[in-house]
Amino acid sequence: MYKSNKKPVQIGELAKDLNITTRTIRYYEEIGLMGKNERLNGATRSYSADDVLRLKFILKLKTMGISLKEIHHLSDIFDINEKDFDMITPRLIEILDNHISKVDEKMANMSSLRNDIVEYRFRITTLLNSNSQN
Amino acid sequence: MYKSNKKPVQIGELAKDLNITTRTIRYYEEIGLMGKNERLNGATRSYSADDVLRLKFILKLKTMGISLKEIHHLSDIFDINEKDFDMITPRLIEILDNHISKVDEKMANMSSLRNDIVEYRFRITTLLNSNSQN
DNA sequence: TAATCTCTTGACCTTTACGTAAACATTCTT
DNA sequence: AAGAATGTTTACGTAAAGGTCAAGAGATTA
Repeated sequence: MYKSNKKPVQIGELAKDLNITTRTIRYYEEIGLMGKNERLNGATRSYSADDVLRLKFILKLKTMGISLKEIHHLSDIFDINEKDFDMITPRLIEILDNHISKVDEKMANMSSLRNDIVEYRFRITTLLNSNSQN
Repeated sequence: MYKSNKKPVQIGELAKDLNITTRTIRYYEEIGLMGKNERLNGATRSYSADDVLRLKFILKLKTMGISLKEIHHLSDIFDINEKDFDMITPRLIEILDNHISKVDEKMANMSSLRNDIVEYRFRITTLLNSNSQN
């Protein structure tokens, strides 16, 4: 495995590429989602290709509705390049499965909620009609 | 129409009856959802049967997933006893319909989210298997 | 009479995922 | 050299729906 030949990028460019704000990236670092990365002359953040992958992965999980807190539980996973893939993936699958269940549950709730509203709506219109016939 | 013969209740009892906290009731008053009600010797809140109905109605809407802010837009509706029923109900129905659409939309989103996760999960397991065969 | 209960208002705390501003350093462009 | 752009840290603000004290007052009960 060789070091990626892609040039490291700074925070502004990275943010623009991924269509997020710099604040978001710094925030992820703040809460420990992004590992400590390099700094140019000890100040300016510089992101390697791996760092970018990591961030993209976080965003991917986010679009799937997984909270930052949950993603945090996966912090081990982010060291993908340094750890054994077989050790990491099962944990991720477990979390995804868990999340699928949650989504299912939410959907069931919404469905029954919908019924409630429709029923309530129906009762009201009925009442309204019987009222206007007085 | 005659005044209800039910005795007014105080906040603690009302909260217990409706299985909410007194803080919740005061909060609803705070944000203007509950109209100003009577006070015993100018201090202790006293809730008439109408007040109770109003509060129950708020809670009903809440269980249907309507936010307090939305309920607030309905504040007119709460003066049900003093206004024309025919004037009020259509507005409520409109809001309910609106809410049904929102719920439908959310459900559609969740469904596609679910697909995304399942697909992602699948890709990972596939990767994992091909990996362990090396 | 003293303890206990329920009430009052006011004000700060919580969670999530950042937005926004201040004040300053460094680098790029004119 | 001067100004613009980008970077830095620190830290407060936001929305929703209350939770949780604190400190005090009136009423009930042993």
